[in-house]
Amino acid sequence: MNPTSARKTLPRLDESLLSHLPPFSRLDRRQVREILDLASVRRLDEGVAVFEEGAPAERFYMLLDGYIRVMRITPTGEQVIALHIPAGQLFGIAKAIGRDTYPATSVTASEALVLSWPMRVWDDFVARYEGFATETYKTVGQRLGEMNTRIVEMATQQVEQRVANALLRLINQTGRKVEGGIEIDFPITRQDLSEMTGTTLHTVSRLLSGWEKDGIVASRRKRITVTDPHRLVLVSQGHAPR
DNA sequence: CCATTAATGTGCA
DNA sequence: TGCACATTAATGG
Repeated sequence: MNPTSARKTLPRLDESLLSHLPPFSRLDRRQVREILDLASVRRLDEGVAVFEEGAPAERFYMLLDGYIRVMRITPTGEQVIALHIPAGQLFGIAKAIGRDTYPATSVTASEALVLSWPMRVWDDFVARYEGFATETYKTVGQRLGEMNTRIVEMATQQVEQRVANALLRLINQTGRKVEGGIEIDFPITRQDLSEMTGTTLHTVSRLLSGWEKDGIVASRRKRITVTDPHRLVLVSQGHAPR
C-alpha cells in the first residue's frame, strides 16, 4: 500500500482549511471554494520529495500540515539544507520569483498534508484574489532575508555560533512548547543540522553533547529540545556556554 | 528474539 | 576537523 503518492480528489475540502491562512484570508467563502475546487491534496510520508531542483515548475503548493525541508545538492554531491517551511505557507512558488523551474528540492521533514495547483492558474490567483500577491511576496521576502542572514553567518561566525543560530531559528519557526523547554517539532538528525550549518555531523554531535551537559539542550534520537534558550542566545553571540 | 541498518558517540591523527 | 570504529536505538523478519 502506498498512500503517499496518490493524488486524490477528495470528498470536498472544507473552506476552513484555507480561509485563515494569510494568502487567502481576505477572500470570501465563495472565492475560497473556487480555489479549493482547483486543488489536489496529497498525504505524504516523511522523507518524500515533493519536487526536485531544476524540474519544470508545473505546480505550486500549500503546506497544510507538517514540515518541508528545502535543499540543494552541490556539484560534488553534498546536500545543503536551505531552510524549513512550517504548515500554513506556500512553497514551490517558482512563478513568484520569475522562474519556470524549481530552484531547489523540497522534501517532507515529517508526515505532511499538501495542497497543490497547476502553475497555469498562478496569474489568475494574483489577478483575482485580494491579498494573494502581497502575502506571497511577503513570504518570498522573508525567506530571502533568512538566507541572507545565513550567508552572513557562514562568512563571519564560528561553527559553534552557527549551530546555535540554526537551533534558535528552528525553535522560533518550528518549535513546540514542551515541559522543560521548546522542542523542534519534526525529526532532525545531527547530519541535518550539519547540512544546515556547513559542518560535519561529528562536530554537531560534540556540540550538542556539550550543551546537553551544560543543560542548554536535551536530545533523544532525532529529537532536540532547547531547555535554556537564553544561554543558547549567549552562545550564538560568541560567549562560552558557561 | 536476531539480524540489519540508521543514528549517535568517541578516540586519534 | 576528518575519519575509522564502537555503541546504541529502531526496524523488519
